[in-house]
Amino acid sequence: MRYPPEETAAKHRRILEEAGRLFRERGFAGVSVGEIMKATGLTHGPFYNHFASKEALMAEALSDLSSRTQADFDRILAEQGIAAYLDLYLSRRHVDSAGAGCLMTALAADSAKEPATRGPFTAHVKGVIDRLMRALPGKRRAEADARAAAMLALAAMVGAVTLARAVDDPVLGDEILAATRQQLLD
Amino acid sequence: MRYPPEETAAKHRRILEEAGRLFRERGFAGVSVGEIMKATGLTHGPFYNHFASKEALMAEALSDLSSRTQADFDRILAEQGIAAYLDLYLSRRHVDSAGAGCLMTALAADSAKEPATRGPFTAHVKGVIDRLMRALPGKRRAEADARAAAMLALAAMVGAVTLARAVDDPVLGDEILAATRQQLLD
DNA sequence: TGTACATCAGTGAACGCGCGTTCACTGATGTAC
DNA sequence: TGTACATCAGTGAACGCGCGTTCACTGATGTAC
Repeated sequence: MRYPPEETAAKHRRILEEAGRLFRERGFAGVSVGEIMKATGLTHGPFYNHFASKEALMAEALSDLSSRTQADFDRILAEQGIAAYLDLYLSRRHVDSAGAGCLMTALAADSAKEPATRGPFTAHVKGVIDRLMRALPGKRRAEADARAAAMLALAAMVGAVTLARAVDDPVLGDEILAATRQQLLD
Repeated sequence: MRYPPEETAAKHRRILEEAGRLFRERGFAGVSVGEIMKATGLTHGPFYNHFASKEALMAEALSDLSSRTQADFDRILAEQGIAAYLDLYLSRRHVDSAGAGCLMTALAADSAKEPATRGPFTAHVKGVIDRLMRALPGKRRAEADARAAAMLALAAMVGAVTLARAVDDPVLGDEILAATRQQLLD
């Protein structure tokens, strides 16, 4: 059947949203095209009306997640400040809800193995470093120092949440989060 | 055919070694049982004489990697010290040779999704935190501070190498490694 | 010590399954006259 | 304005493929007598 173009565009957006959620929850390989389409309420056939391949979806979903999460970052920073952002990032809630969380933590390992996704992933990392550089306390620092501090903070944030997710023991996970939060904010 | 028991034990070890290398290079899902057996010079059939399932191999390979890499850590620490260890860990070489590198960086995301591997993974993380706690500079600190410092260092190390691997731009990757190294050693 | 048999780690064909992708077909909407 | 046709996003069966796992069979080594 034929559908009005707004409906087609809305379905495209729905696919990207569901893919973004499922990919972050289970990784690229852990989610099938059929599952994504079922989550958007369609059969798997029309997927190829929207995307050339699963690989193309990965790349587009990553770009989409990048712009949406950078906007979230800016909003939280403006409304609540960097300390509150770090509290949200380094929280049990973030560890337990990967599908709504940081795309770097959820998809770094997968992105490294998927050539099509490395471009959008790299752009995202650069964007986050720039934002952290401006947001982190200690404004009197030289620019190079601020950039190095932003990179350390980013590495520690990504590493802490990654480890807290992998570890069997929630007490240890929470301890890693708390230690990272404490040391990043001095 | 029947084989002497030493030969069977040696094959078991070979499977674990090849699995450890391939899993770290491509993740649990990215390597097939057949591929691992081919790498050890056998067909896929006898795999099930050595392991109950692929899942059981993942768990045993992780335990095996853990004891081998902790031993490496102790050796490097004794011979060259913590600064040299951090230089090795936060190096381009480590980023480019995942198959011989840190199991946490290579397999954290996969381990979080594989119940059988979470136990060995958690034990490894605890072991590394203890070692870092004792090795990191600043011995006059209270124990709680030393533990928090070890956790920040571990999170930053894992995050930095993970990001450097995922990023498309080697200059950015090297910058992340250098910034992390510099800040961890003050 | 020599022979007959049991053992068991190999081989490689076969299985059932889920995957990404293709394709013939459907039918409501948009367009031409 | 009403009718005939083109469009194209749907449906769902089918494809080829690689996967983890099973199994009947092989044959050199170890054991019993």
